[in-house]
Amino acid sequence: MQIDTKHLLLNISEELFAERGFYGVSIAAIAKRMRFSKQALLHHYPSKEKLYGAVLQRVSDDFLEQQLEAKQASHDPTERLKTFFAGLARPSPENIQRTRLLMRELLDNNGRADSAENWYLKGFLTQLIQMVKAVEGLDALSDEQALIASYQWLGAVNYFLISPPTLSGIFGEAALEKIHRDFSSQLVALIESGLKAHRGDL
Amino acid sequence: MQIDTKHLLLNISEELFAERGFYGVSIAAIAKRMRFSKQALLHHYPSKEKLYGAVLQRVSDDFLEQQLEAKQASHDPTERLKTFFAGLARPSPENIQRTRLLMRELLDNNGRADSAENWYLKGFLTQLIQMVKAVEGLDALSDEQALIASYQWLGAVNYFLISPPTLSGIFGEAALEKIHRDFSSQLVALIESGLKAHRGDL
DNA sequence: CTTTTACCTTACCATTTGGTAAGGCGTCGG
DNA sequence: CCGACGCCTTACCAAATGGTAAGGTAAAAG
Repeated sequence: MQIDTKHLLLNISEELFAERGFYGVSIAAIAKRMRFSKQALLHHYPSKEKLYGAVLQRVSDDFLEQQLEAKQASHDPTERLKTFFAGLARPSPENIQRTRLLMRELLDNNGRADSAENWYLKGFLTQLIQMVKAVEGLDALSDEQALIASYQWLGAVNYFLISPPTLSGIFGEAALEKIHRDFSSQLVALIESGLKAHRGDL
Repeated sequence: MQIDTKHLLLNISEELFAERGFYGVSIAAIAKRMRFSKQALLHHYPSKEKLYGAVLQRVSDDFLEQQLEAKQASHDPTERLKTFFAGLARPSPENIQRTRLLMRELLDNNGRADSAENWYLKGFLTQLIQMVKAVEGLDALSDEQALIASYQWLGAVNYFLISPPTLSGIFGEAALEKIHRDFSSQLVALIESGLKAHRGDL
């Protein structure tokens, strides 16, 4: 497959799957956006599931790469965590799209047994646990405790990223802008106080 | 409509919509579970959208009632917040189901313009803002700041509630049990440190 | 006794779904 | 020159989708 065709196909699929979910998108709709026939799509990926899997795989790969970059960017583990999460929380279109996609996957892979065996987030989460335990004073945390901490931050970030349509609907566009301005600083505060609390525990 | 028929229909619809999402459930599937024909369902609710809306409406009503109960249960605003969120985070089947449903709604009501005008969570969120600002020392917080704080906790809770299938898949059933045991205490700690940090800000 | 109303049925409909079959066309290696 | 292969097409399919039409039955209302 031509490399730019592949990229375009994955881009468009990611966009549509993120927006409407696996069941909400037809392969015909994706093919139409690609300006070729449904069967051309099925030539590249033999089934809808396979295409969806490829989209998730790419996201997973990119996430791991981002973590690697974060690791190289700073030597202080606390700083590293803060900038990493700040990066995740930046409400850019790409971040929002991928958050929506992964949130849907979290909700769906209960039922769709076909894809339930592929745990695309495994590497990402285990890396995250290491990042938390690398903070000085927290190396004695259990994996589970470190995961819970990461998960609270992830939850705060991801829930925030999928909410703008609803929040602007309820509180208006102006309030939403204020919220965006304040969120990132409050996120950093959240992480700091979380780390401090854990250091107190041990 | 018979009152118990109505309840049963909403129960089953809620379960299926939560599990597979709006597009993932057909009205025929719901009717089958009700042991009557698809057209009997369309007699009660003239369209799939209307049925879905009724399900969301009931959840919204129940949430407001829960908040009312929390208000009466304790006089100390801080205690109130903590027990309220602890209640939300309890991983009971009902809590998990409704969290999944509302998370999907958050993701979907972008595109499905028909239901986009109904903001079922409005009352819930404004109540939550009031609950935060009722804490002594936090009455000077802006609505937006209080919302962000609530939203961080909500995000942590809800993200956690939809994750068990994925987490047990990645880390195993045993690790998941440990995580469940630790989560609620770490949630209370999160809320406490959040409140403290905000008091420091003002 | 008759009419309405609530609740359900079977038939039917056009459209969309994911996927198969078969073939056309250009390019590249032998 | 020729077959193989990558990339695309139209034609077709059975099954499922949300929804309409028309009618039946029983109980309540006039």
